[in-house]
Amino acid sequence: MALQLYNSKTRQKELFKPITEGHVGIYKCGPTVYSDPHLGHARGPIIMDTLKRWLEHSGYSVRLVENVTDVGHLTDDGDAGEDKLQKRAKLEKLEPMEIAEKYFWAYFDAMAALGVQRPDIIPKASGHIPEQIEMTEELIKLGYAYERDGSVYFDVSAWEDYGELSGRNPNDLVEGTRVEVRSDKDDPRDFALWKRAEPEHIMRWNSPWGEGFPGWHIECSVMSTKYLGDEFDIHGGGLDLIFPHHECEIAQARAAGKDFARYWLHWNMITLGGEKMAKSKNHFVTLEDLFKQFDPLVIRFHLLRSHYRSISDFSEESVQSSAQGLKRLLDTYQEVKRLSSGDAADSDAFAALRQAFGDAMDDDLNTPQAIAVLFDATREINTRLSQKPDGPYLNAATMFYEDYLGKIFGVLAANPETAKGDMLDGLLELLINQRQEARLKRDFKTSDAIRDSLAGLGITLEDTTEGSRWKLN
RNA sequence: GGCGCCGUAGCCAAGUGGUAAGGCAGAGGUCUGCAAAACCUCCAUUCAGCGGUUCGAAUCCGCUCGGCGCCUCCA
Repeated sequence: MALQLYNSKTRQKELFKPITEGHVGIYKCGPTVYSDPHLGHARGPIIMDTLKRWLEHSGYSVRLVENVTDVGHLTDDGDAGEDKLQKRAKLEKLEPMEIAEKYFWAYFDAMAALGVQRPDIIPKASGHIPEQIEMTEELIKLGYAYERDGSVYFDVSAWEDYGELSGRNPNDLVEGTRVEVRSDKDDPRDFALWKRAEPEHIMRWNSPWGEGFPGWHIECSVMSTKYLGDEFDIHGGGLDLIFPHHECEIAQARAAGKDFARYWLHWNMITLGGEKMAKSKNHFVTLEDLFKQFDPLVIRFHLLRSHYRSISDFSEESVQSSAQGLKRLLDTYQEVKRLSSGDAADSDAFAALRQAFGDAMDDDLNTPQAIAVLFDATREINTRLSQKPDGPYLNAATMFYEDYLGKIFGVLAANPETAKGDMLDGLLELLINQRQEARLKRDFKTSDAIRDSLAGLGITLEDTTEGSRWKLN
């Protein structure tokens, strides 16, 4: 089975075929860096990271581009509204660019903790002002945009495919659009390509229309095509970005003569108590707070346990159940790795399970289904473990986990085993031997005391018929 | 008002025409000095409700009830 992806544009699953054989270009809408990253920000990066890993595993070379918005868009789309970065800068008594820098790193540090590999290119909107001006000029030249008093707007009425992505009828939008108080627009549906900077506005650049700053949507049209080509494979974003953001992106890019993205992937929202997390409503849980309570990779695993197009409602209870499940997988991995020798592997042993895993992933990244395969495999492996399996089997099992739990899902680093050093190894061996002697003399008072003391240090001892083993909690 | 989505066991969550995956929690059992882990068994005659289509529906259609998203900035 080959990879199929649900394309928002056609509203159906489609067989994935890259434009250039063997290569895949992906653009992901990144964050506006003006406040602490929250759980909602984690889903997209994790699913795109997983997609990239799966594509690479399938033999493609992938270029993933994720933008960062740092030019200070308004809190409101009308001419009213404040620059978000500027607002935050006042609050923290910093330069707007300091705010951008601070939250840029807060975001990418959090993503790194979540096991998200760094995108191949992270273009910043502020670093692509000339390109944005250039596309805006082009759109004016082609008759798709007009200038009004230092601002430039895209003329929606001139682009007949407007609404193609979100399935909206442009005519219905006229009445539905909120009436703005002060606007230079000819039509309420029109959106800004460039905005005139009011005197108090700090983030401003020179342009053919005077000092101003770019509109929100133009940066993505410009930066995606700059690094991936006029037509590229995959464009991803949160479901809430379909309209107006992605609709406007397509309109601008295509009006400027670019074919733009082929496959549109949209991940669903993460909710809190059934309601979408939103910064503006102060209804969210920051990743920083979450990481105090859960290993970031547990969060990653938890998000992978629901399909990316489903709403995922956050609760501590459900994350806790994910943590328990992951622990079971990891425990078995540690055990097969400990016993494996590193030479030949039985390649047939996991053929069916590998096939099942791949089928699930190829079916629009059905990670919950793929994880179910991992649990099936784990039960099978644990059963074999009690029957003294041979080296090739153990090696195959180890590779199975390292491929899927490691390379694809990226949660193997949650393995406490990796944190232990040789000295700790040696010390534990010593203690276990001491305790074993006590046990042989049936001096359970001593043996239990050793075990209890270790437990107090966060080390669990487990006795088996072949001796004791230990693990870090 | 327009566009769209969802409702599956105590909780989380796949499945979208062929007779209900998986995880967590819970119950019983095996093993064990005890414990832990692991394994085995059990845990939805049923998929919000009601009708319809079909040999067959959680899956398709209609209606009803409940929840949510977008149409402002948003992952």
